[in-house]
Amino acid sequence: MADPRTTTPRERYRSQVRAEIKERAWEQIAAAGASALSLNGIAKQMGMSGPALYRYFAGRDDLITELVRDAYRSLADAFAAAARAEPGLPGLAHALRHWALEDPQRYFLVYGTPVPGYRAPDDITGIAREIMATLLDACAEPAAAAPGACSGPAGPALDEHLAAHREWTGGHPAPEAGLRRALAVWTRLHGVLSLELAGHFTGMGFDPALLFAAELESVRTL
Amino acid sequence: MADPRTTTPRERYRSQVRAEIKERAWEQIAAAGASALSLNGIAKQMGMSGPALYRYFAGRDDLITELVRDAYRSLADAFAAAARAEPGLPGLAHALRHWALEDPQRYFLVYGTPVPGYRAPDDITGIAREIMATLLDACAEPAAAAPGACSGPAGPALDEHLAAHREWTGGHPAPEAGLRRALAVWTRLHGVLSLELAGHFTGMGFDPALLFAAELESVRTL
DNA sequence: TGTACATCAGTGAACGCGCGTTCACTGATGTAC
DNA sequence: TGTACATCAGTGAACGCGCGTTCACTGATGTAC
Repeated sequence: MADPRTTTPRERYRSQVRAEIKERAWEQIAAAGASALSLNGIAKQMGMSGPALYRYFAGRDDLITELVRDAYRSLADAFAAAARAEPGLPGLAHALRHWALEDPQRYFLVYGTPVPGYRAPDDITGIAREIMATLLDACAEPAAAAPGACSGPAGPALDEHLAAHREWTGGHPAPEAGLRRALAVWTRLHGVLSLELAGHFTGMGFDPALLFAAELESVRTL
Repeated sequence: MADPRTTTPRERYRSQVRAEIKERAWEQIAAAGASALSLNGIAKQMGMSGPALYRYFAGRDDLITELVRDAYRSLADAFAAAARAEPGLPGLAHALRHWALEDPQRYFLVYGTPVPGYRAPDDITGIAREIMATLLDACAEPAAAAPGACSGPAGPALDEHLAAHREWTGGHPAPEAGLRRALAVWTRLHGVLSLELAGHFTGMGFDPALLFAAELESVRTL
């Protein structure tokens, strides 16, 4: 039984190669999208033969799943760090935007076009819930003082519906209005970010960052 | 020179086969995503040999580009029809939602994860502008009566910025607030729709339609 | 310290596959006189 | 109406490619006595 505190040279080497494989994989994804990822291509880039990668991953699907997991994990960590450094919605929003711009294809691996048959492993949905919990924390504070007329009839109707379907929060103590705010900030920021990253604003002339900021602020009065 | 009013049997047959090729292509995309689209696969489904398709399309890329064009075209048509039948934002919003749910992969072909190097032909961006124009028409009407305090400092700041960058509207006479509303409704509805279609709400229990409705309504007071 | 053995990273050959695409050709359909 | 020709849809063979994956094997690294 190996001492869990020490790592053997072999273990260190192993995890180092694993890390490089993933790095090359991200490069490929950034260059041509996730569907173009190829084990042989990665091996060639690393100066190895293709089959060598099977020492590190069970196969292509296994590698992709791990990349997806890492992507979720890194967003969850970025969120947690942001919540620690600057509690509140704006901090999270800017962390999200930074994380997205840092690697657009990583963002799309999480929130982009799904492959019709694919279902993520359960531990990944667990990380997704973790991300959602951080968001809910930031949305638990009451909304900024604002005229009640700001939310129309759909607001209370949605609140009622959400009150009846809040299992997904995993027992989070946020009030109904908090759930609504969390969903709104999630969908609104994703709306701006995904269109921006997909290039739908290029050539339109305006600065997407200002649109992002406005959408972030729009949720203050919810 | 052929009489442009009549179509020969050959022309009719030709466009019929072209249509069936596209139909099978959409089926493949719906089943496994756009990246899995294969000419040989389509040919096999139609009981033809692979090379036969080259009578109808210059190659795989040509076919995909045409599918993208058709997708944009059908959304533009759906928008135009909706604007005629029921002028105003709610009509457009429901047309968008219906169009998206009708064929999620078609929606993703337009608004989903982009392939890093790909650039759509100019005529497609023309259709995109057409869609935007219809949206701007519906956003030109003044916002519903609402307390002015609803929009924070980011609102006017964005208005100012948009006033300076409105070339993308193609000379549309909408006021600055209209541009802001159009962008907000676009990004907000896309935010809900894309997350819904990608399955990020499945298992959360609530009804995405209510969230969509609330987001649509949120823009009334912008 | 030295020897015998076990572990394991990486190789090279091979398998089977499906892909996009080209080419010369067949046979049916349409056209012109 | 009949014949000669042009058009063109579709075929089958072939090319070259890269893919994921398996398998038996080599050689280096680590372990036990």
